[in-house]
Amino acid sequence: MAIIIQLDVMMAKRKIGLMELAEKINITPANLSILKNNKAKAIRLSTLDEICKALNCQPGDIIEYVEDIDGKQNEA
Amino acid sequence: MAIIIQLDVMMAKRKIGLMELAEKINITPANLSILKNNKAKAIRLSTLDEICKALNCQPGDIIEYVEDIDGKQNEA
DNA sequence: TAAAATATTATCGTAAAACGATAAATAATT
DNA sequence: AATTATTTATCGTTTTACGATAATATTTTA
Repeated sequence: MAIIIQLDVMMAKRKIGLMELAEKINITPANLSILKNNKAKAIRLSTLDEICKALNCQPGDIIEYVEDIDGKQNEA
Repeated sequence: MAIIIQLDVMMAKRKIGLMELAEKINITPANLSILKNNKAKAIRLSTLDEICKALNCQPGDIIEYVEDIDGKQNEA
């Protein structure tokens, strides 16, 4: 099991691209890409706040605790 | 609206105390208290992983985007 | 298929924050 | 009252976000 951050789905639902969302929440596209593709190891609540606001969704829509498909895992 | 981390409810459901959970996820009670009472400004996915594992729950059960009751908010 | 737009990856530097260790204070139990 | 559980605070170290930037890759469009 592992925690994953996935913006893909919600972004698709809201029909919003990386550039547009990045500008909206005031973060560089480069850094947003990291969050989008599950490369982040932590997240600030302020950033999560901006994302949830912009995508009009809940943290649970973005962060999930799932069975790790690949070798991905963030255990202690 | 603001992001809040609330462990209270899930801990109550699981009938687990702060000391026990702290030991289980290998974090000091002092630091866990911070997470428990919405004092944290960020969280590591590894820590969230441990919590979800120990409480057998989803991040969404713990982290929520809610209407800020008090003056609490983590905007940009 | 060439150009343009979009997205990913990487590096460097700075600032923010987690988290441990620890101690002290407060609250809850017994 | 005594014990246990929880909260709060401070200090130091380490981790990581995130900006800035550039280069690369991918996708879209003319």
